[in-house]
Amino acid sequence: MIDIRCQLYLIYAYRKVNRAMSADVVTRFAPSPTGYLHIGGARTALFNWLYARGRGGKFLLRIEDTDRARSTPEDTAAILQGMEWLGLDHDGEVISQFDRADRHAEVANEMLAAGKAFKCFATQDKIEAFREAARAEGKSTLYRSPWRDADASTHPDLPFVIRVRAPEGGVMVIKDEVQGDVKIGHDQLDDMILLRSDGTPVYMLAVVVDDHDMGVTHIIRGDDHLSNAARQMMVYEAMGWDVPVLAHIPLIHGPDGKKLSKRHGALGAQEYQLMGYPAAGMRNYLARLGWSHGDDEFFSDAQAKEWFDLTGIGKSPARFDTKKLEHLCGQHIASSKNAALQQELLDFLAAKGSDAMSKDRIALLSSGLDCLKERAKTFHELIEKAEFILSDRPIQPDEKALKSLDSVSRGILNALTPHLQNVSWTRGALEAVTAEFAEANGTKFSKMAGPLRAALAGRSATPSVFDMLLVLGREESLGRITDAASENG
RNA sequence: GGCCCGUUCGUCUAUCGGUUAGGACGCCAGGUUUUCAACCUGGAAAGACGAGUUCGAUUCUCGUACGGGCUGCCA
Repeated sequence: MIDIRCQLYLIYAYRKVNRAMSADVVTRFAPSPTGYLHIGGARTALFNWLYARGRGGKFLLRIEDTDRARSTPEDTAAILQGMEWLGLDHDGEVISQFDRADRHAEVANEMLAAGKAFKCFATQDKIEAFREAARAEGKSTLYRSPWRDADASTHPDLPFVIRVRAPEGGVMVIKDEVQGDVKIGHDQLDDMILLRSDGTPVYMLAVVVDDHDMGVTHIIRGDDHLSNAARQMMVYEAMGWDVPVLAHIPLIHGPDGKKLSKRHGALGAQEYQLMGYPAAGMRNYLARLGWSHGDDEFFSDAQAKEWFDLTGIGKSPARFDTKKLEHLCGQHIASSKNAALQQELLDFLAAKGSDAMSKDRIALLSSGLDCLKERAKTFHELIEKAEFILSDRPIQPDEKALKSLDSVSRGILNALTPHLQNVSWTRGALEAVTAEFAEANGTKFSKMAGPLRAALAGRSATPSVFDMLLVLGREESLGRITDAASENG
C-alpha cells in the first residue's frame, strides 16, 4: 500500500521537477515564404532558437504558406538555407500551414457550431463601400457584419465567409512579456474572417490553431503582430485554449531609422553569408540587437543560450549597424579554432561559387590561418589577405608593390638570397639572418620589408614577412624572391 | 482618421527614485610596429520637449512632438 503511494508520489514529483526545469518549452519560427529570409526574420528565429535551446526545449519551424498566390517554393528553400547557414536547427519536420487547411476549417466549424462564429453573406463590394464611406466620414472602418445575429432560416443560398463574433463591451488584455499588459477595447475588434468564401482558412485562424496543435508554449515574434494578438485572442477564448506566453519584439530598422526594406540594400541572410560574415558573429550581433545581458558584448553560443531571456529584450526598435557587426565578426574569426575556420572558409568559397582548391593548397591555407585570422573581419578580407597563399608563381605585383621593386631593391633581394639558402627555416633563424644581412649592408630591415613583401605577395599590405616565409616554405619563398629580383623593370 | 507601441552619447545598450549617467561599436589623439590590420592608453559624445508627483526624477503620471505597427476574403 505504502509502496504504491510512494511510487505515485515519485511520479508526481518527477513531473513537477520536469516542469520546473521547463523541459517542455516549445517555441517556433513561422515565416511566410514571400521573400528571402531577411535580417529581422533571422533575429526572430534566433531569439526563439536561443530561448528553446537554453531550456532544453523544442524549436519548431512552420511555413505560413496559406497565401497561395504569394508563396513560392523558392522562397521556402531560401528561408531554409538561411536558417541552415545561421546554424538555427529546428526540431521535427518543417510544417506547412497550407497542408493543415482541413484542421483549420474544422476549428472554424466548431466555433460556428458553438455560436462563437457565424456565416456572413455580405459581398466584398458591399464591405468595400462601407469602408469607403466610413473613411470619408472619418469614422472607424472596423466591420461588424449585419449577419452576426441573423437566424439561420434567413440565410440565402449564396457564397459566405465564416467570421468570428467579436465580443462587445469590455477590454481585451494581452499579457506580453516584452510589452507588458496591453489593453485593447473590444470595440476595436472586428468580426474578422476565419474561413474565406472558398472555404480556405485565413492566417489569423491558422496561426492560433497551429500554435495550439503544435504545443507552442512561447510565441516570440515581431511586434507588428501585437495588434493582431488581440484578434487572435478571440479564437483562443472561443475555443477555451490556453494562451501561450507572448513576447512581441521590436522590429529592426535600417541605418536611417526607417523600417528595414529593400531600399537598404542586401538584406537576405544569403547576402550576409556571401559578404563573408561568419555565422557565429552574425548570431552574436543579432542576439545583441534589442537584447542585452549587462555589459556583455562578445559571447559564445553557449553563453547566449544560457543568458538569453525575455526580460532582457528592449522595447524600442534597433538600427542595423554594419560596423559593429564587422567588429564582432572579426573577434569571432580571431577566436575560431583553425579546423572549424578552415571548413567555414571552404563553405564560404563554395557559396560564392569559387573553384574548389587542391588538397595541397588547402593545407597551405590551413597553416597560414594563425597569422591571418587575427587580421580579418570577414572571410572576404581573410581570403584577400591570404592572396599570397592562393597565388602561383610568377607573382604579378600590383602597382604599389612594383614601386618597391626598383633596381636597388632587386639588388638587395639578389644579395639576400644566398643567405636564405642554408639558414634553418625557423622564425628565430630567419629574423637573425635578415638582421645580420641588413647590418652588413648598412641598411635596416624596415627598408627590406617592402621589397620582400612585393616579392612574396605582390602587394604592399600583407601579413608579416616572416609569417609569409614560414607558411610558404624555403623553396617557394626563394623562388618568388628570385623571380622578383631578376625581373626586368 | 481610429487604436496600439516606442523615444538614454552618431549607433547598440546599462540604470529597475538619490550614479562624476556605465560599457561596446564608430570617431579623434597618442603608443606599439615591418606594411595593412590587430593591440594598448586617453578623449569628445546622451536622458526628445513641456508639465505634474516627490525632499529628490533618465527612472512614476499626463500632454506635445517625432518614429513605428495594426486597421484586408495578405501574412
